[in-house]
Amino acid sequence: MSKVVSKPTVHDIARVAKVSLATVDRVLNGRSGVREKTIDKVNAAIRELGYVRDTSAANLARQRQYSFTFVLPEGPSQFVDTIREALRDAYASQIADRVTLNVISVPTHDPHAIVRKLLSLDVSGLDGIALVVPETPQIRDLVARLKRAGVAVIALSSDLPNSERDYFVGVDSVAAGRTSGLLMGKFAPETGEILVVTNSMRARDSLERRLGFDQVMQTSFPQLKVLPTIESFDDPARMEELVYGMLLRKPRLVGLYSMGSGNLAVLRALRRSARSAELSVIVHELTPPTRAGLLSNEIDAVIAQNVGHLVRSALRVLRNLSDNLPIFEAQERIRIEIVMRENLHHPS
Amino acid sequence: MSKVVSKPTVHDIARVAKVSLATVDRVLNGRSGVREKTIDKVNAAIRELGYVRDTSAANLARQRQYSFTFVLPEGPSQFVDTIREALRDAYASQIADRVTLNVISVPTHDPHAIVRKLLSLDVSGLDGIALVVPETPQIRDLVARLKRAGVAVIALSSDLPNSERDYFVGVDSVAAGRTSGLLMGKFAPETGEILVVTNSMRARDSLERRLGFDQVMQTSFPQLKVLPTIESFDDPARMEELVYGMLLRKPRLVGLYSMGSGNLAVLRALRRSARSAELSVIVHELTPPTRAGLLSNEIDAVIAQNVGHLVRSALRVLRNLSDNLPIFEAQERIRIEIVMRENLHHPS
DNA sequence: GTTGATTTGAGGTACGTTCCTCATTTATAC
DNA sequence: GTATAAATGAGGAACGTACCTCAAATCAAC
Repeated sequence: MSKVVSKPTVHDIARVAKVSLATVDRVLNGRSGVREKTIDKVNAAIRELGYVRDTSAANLARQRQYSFTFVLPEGPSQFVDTIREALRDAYASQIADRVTLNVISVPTHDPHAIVRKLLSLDVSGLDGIALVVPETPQIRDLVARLKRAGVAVIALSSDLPNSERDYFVGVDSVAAGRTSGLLMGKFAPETGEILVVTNSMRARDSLERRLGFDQVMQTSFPQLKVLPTIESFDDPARMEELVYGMLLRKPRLVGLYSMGSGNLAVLRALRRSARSAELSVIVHELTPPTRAGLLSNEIDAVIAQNVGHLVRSALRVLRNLSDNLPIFEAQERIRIEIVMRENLHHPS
Repeated sequence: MSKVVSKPTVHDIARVAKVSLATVDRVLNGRSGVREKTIDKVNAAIRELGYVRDTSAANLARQRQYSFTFVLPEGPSQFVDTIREALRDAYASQIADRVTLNVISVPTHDPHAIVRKLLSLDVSGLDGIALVVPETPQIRDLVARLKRAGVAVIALSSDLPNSERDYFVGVDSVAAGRTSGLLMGKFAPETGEILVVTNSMRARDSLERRLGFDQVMQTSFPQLKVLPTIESFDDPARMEELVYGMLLRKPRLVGLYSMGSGNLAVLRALRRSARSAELSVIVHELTPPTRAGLLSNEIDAVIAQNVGHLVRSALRVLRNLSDNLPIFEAQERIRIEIVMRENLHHPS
């Protein structure tokens, strides 16, 4: 085998461009005090050699440390637990190299408390923040304040479209709702009624999912009658009774679409009614209960997002924003996953 | 903000464990000549400090260069093109840092030619090889020979289960077939016939997909009659005529399952027959034609694998095998993706 | 052509790790 | 207790890049 030609280094650039190492460095790192002509010479050498910066060495020398904060809703939530786990995983791999993470919990339904807690945050050394919070005027103000302090701000999972956030990492909820609609239309018989439930329509997610769902149902499956959304207001007992009641009172039901969390209660109602077999059931988020529901054939499909991808994407975006680097949008688009019994990946 | 406590380094370990840097290094890199007691002392210090090796610095110092070869089928193939593209993408990111890639093409259907080409390969500097080839006795011999030469060997996308390959990176074809079956059963009406086509049943993939498909159809949807597989033997014109003929002669068809490539011809036959609307169509691999088929509603679902994930996984596995490191199986399991019109991600 | 500003060069140190060498200490066997 | 082997220490060079200082060269304007 021919001798392995090692990758060109800054020294090679200097030699080929007939300039000093210092000048190469100035060009490479965009420092001032170099003539246009010289910059061109260096760039020509870079192209000629096919030089690519060794990021390992650069990071080592730069001693760049990123400080990011993730703001997650407090209280027990499978989704948040999964995010935490994915953060730990990312930490273990090289994706979170040189970042110090700070995860804080905030009360979900009290925007003032959220803002109070976040205002107490010391922002001086902070490079970026990822927010999983509902959009309110207070939050919008907070985002503006963070931006003024020079902090990169991204909305994670749930967008803050009217704020000054730099980026949104998450799935398109309307498209997710459309996907559910398409599946429901194909799964359910030609005619009948569809029950739609969520814990709260105040959540942007649920609103948008319903919007997408309705778009597809109206245009592609008009014979199916989609009932008004039932809300549990985050009360599992209430959810169970509401769903159970509908299952008793509506004999023409052929489908059930659960847009929010609280699927344990939904499943319980379904089981009590013994109508599971005749209904097409579609829910969101892959969690232990929904996973079990798939395996027991009580749930036909779960619409999920890949949380590992979500978190890795958030870290990449925050890093690039902190360094004023461009974001590779195609890589950061989070897929809408359709999970059914047979493509459910069992945890090792 | 309190002063950022910098991460512990090997020097800190030496200090805490009261040993020299050299000993820490010996323990860290598994070199011999250290007493059990001393190893324990060092490991205790590592745990106490929460030390994690700085991979950037380690890679830099190690100057480890990986040399991998990917063996892909030659000839125009959307799937192979996608792999090539994914390899380029991986190269651009840090995942392929310090690896020199060599991609070679081999004639798909001539095992002897494959082996001849691979035998001419200089194996001396090679760390690993990823094979996308059908399993034959010649290939099995080749794998054994490569293993003897100390090369890490993985099967990519299509397994070589009876060879000595170190690992298989790809989806479980039986599970993919089961997923297709489940979707077909839910999409199609209660009774009718299902047409199954492929380019070649000699390919392990098609065999396994059919197996999984039948499993689900027989147990869960026995009222649907699945017809014997039709083979085109890689001839698009033949494929089109065969499918078109079946569409004319079989009025009770309610579904079409295409297990192999050559979906352009399948779609053409479907269009000519004008029976597209009454059939549930499920195909494999997301390619320009299948993508177009989804958008035009001629295809109901595409079963796909994430090729980017596939390639990144292959690189990680090859790297770990070369270094005798364990493989994090959960991360390397390739998902079976269900893609429909509404969760199709449009290229930016 | 001199002045003053701008551009370039030379050389060094640092990042955290790996991987040497050689000297010294400690344990083991008789 | 001595001979020998095994374990440990001390120190340094290297990987490729970033970033610093200070001197030297080049340029522009008059």
